[in-house]
Amino acid sequence: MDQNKIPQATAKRLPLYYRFLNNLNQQGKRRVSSKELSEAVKVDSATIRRDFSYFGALGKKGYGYNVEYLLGFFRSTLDQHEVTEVALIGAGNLGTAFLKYSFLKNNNIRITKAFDADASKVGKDIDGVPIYHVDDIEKELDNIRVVILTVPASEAEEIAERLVKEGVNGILNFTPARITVPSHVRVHHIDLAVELQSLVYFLKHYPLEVE
Amino acid sequence: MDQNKIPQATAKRLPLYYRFLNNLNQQGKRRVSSKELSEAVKVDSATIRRDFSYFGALGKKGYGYNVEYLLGFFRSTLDQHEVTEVALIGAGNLGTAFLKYSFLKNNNIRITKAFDADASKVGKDIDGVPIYHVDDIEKELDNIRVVILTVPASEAEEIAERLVKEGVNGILNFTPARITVPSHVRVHHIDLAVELQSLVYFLKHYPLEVE
DNA sequence: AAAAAGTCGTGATATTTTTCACAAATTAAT
DNA sequence: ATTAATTTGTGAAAAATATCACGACTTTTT
Repeated sequence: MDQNKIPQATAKRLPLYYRFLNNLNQQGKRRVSSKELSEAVKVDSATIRRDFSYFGALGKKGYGYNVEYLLGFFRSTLDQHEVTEVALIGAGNLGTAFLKYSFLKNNNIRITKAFDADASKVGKDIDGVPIYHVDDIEKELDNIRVVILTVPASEAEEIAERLVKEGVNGILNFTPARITVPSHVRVHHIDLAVELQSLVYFLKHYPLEVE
Repeated sequence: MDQNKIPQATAKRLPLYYRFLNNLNQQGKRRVSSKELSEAVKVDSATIRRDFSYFGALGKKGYGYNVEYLLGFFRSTLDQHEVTEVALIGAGNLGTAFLKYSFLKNNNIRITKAFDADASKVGKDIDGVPIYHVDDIEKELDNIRVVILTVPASEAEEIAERLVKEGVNGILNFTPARITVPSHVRVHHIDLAVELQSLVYFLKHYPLEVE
């Protein structure tokens, strides 16, 4: 694999940079400075330059960055040349939102299979993604290593265990349950209620200056 | 307001602790240690003790924490005694998922109004939440200060501006657009595509040890 | 009653992340 | 050509966050 030198905080921002560079490129822009980028993605310009510097000297002093070059660089860094297949577990409201959400733009990740416990959904498809029964995870998951988990919290743990047994090593967990997995499996939690609640907390306790 | 001493990282974890304490309390548990808590919420136990210590000495050496006491403490710290009203802008797939998602449990945040640009949705309601037309934001938003933004990216900036004019100071932004707001407005971004892409990046570049 | 086990709160330390600030290089303007 | 304006890349400093490790105190066991 790559050099482990890239800080996690930086790695998390890469997709953001990548998407914005794509936009610029589509608009026909040829060059961009860390300052412009900063205003667009709301990340301090020094942080952006630092982030880029982990990959070497990608810019030119007094000029900025060549959009096309930078884009190409990030495309390969983010492995955008190959498609990553992802499965969705739980085609409820949130799951369906994912299926209809077009990740396709600027991005080579595809949800290719969905699973649900509701027999009436099985056999159908949502936006071209076929729905299987959760009981058939073992049969149908194939080589998929990354899943989006949008099942009820009560099911999360048990399903996660089964997924891990099938070789899944990345889980984007939207359930409030904090699942327990072996250390070679990476789980990213997105907890909608927590996000909303912490936003409210910040508003009440960290008054922002009114400029 | 409160003491600004509480680190942001701590503040972000408070809702998580709160929810888990609620669970424990409902199960009838009387005491809990930082170690148990740690295993449940997947946060290092020293970090938990440190987090709690910002609020004073809430526990007892050799014993742990009294669940009911701690829960009560966090309830008031998180202002759970008063209801916070929130509006949802954009009742598409993702927005609808929010409306049907029960935040209600363990939490005093309520989505009381929704807005959408689709005239055919206006006047109806989803799970009891009435839907207004986005053109009527100015008329119907009332005193709501926090919104969940689930509109198409292209609309985000313009709608955000209007919301801010109406007094909104907290936005949970689910669009990929990085919106520009005055400094007294707090925006939390949740970027689903970025989350998924960065998970994939981590998997490919940061192999976890197979214990 | 004494010993053993458990657990907090926190000083100190380590790690991670962000930001400052400026020399060096490039481009643009005069 | 010269001067002025930009802008990178990065050493150094600052800020934020996480973790270690242990004294002090409580509970549990013997």
